[in-house]
Amino acid sequence: MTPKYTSSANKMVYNNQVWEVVRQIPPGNVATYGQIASLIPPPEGMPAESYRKLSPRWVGGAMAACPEGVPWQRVINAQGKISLRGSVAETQRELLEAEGVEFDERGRIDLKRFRWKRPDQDEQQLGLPL
DNA sequence: TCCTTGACTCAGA
DNA sequence: CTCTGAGCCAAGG
Repeated sequence: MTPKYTSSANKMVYNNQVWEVVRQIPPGNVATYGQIASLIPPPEGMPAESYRKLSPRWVGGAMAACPEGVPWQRVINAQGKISLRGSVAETQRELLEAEGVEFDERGRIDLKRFRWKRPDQDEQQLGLPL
């Protein structure tokens, strides 16, 4: 039968990979959901194209179940903004500002300045403007 | 079973 | 810059 890439077992494995990556983001830096997804390989047999469309949401799902000890506040969306709503969003902003991350009037972070760049990762891999 | 709602992103208008 | 809609999928009412 056609294998789905979303069995609870595989999801748990994926979540652990997400948290592992997030743990590597140093203070004062941020990463987007899509960026984190790009650092994790697709499940066995999954087309890269499909993975590209689904993975950002998977990362979001992993962050929603984030265990303690993981710097969840360093994960933001591709627009450079906080994706959470309500009071928890303020908490995230405060934690980031305490690390030196700056927000503009629109509540947006300049990814050119604060986006985390893994040692072995360069701009062209993400195709993002620098 | 249908409909809504997500810690997403990209392309258009 | 803001707002939609599409693409995708799972969970809950």
